[in-house]
Amino acid sequence: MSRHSSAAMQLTPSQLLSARARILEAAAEMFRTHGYDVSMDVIASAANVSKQTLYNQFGSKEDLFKAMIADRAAVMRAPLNASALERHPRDMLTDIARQYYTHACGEHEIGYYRMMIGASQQFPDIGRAYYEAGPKQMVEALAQWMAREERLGRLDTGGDPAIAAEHFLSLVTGHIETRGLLGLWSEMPPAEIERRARFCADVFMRAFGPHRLLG
Amino acid sequence: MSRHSSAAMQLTPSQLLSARARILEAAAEMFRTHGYDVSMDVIASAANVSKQTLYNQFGSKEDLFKAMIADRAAVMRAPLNASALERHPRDMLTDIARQYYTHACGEHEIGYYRMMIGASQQFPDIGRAYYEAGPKQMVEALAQWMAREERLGRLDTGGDPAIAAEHFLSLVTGHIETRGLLGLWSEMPPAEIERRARFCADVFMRAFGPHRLLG
DNA sequence: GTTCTTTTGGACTTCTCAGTCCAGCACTGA
DNA sequence: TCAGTGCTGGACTGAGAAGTCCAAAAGAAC
Repeated sequence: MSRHSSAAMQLTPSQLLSARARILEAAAEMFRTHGYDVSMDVIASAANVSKQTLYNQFGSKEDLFKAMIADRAAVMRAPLNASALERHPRDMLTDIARQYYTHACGEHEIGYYRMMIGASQQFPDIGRAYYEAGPKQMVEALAQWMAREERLGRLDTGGDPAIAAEHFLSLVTGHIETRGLLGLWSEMPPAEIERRARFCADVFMRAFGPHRLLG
Repeated sequence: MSRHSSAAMQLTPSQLLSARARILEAAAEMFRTHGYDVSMDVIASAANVSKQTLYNQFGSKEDLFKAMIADRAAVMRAPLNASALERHPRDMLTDIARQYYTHACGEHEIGYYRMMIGASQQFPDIGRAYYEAGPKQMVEALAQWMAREERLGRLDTGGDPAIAAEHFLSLVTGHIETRGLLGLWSEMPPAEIERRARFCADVFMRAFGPHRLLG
């Protein structure tokens, strides 16, 4: 960000973004697609930057990797925006599932997740950080919403919204993730997204809706 | 298992198992815990075997890795044994979940899964092979059972047992797997296993049991 | 224009690791 | 007793990658 935005003309062949930003971007892409094993030379050339610059900005490969993780942490904040909280649970849940299928389980996100899994073997603290910034927050936000719906009598989780939230997300993500992580990802057509999203919301509502039959 | 049970005395320092078997075992262990990046020297010494022997038995690291996968494929056959097919769906499902929590999501199995995910980036065909030998078979077996139960009027999957099976397994495995894959695995106490297993079966039965209210 | 900082490219060092080579040893079978 | 086979250990090669060094160029600051 050390760029004066005025000088929009006559850019050197080099950069629109600061060197640091370009490095982070390139690093994210390279790590995502090749895993932690990409060489620093490859990252440097993908960022259009000399290797030395790369080492000036980030002291080592490990540091670069961690900086990249930190940089991306903001991206995956829980997508449970307050604006939508007032809708009927079934619609809300359908929408969450839909959003997930549309964005969070795309090739990119699955790629990052895959990379995190690999990296967490080498850097155990990264696994925890990712979990806490991603899945955990998502579950907690959802559980909070469910607790509120339960108080309003529109859901009945049996007093354990946390586990219900956890399982709803599993329901949505499970199978897709399994395939994605093993490299078998394939685009879902919109109709299939819709079908699955509705399916998940239906299953959940039958199990946790307000009119439960069996106890 | 190529053991001559008679010669129990005065074994050379070397072996109880054939060299090949010991190598496969050690390789599985090393790959599981360190990922594909373990050096061949480490594997050799873990197997108590010289590096040359290792190269005599398996031509290259890649070959050794693939042989190890093939060797382990038999281990993870679907645990849906026919003997139990006649029980009530709820008991059957509870048991499947229980078994899963007890065995399939232990440290070892998760470790292998993690390794497969890493390896499938490097060897794409391995991801597919694992998927087809493991998760896919499991889903198919379960779906078949569900279809039968549906004909018997003891389940109502709305005519799509495949997606129901898929989702039941997601329900069971989802959250545990997420944590395990990121290195946050921790032993579940028996009471927790029981609680979760029952929870999964209950949720499923409420959604797909024979007495559905909403549809 | 002059000076200070950063970037560049590329050569260089060091290390690790896959895979090879080889001389000697251990066991097998006749 | 002796050849044959396979295992051993340890040295070796070659490649690739992390990280360093440096002289020259390019910007930025004044």
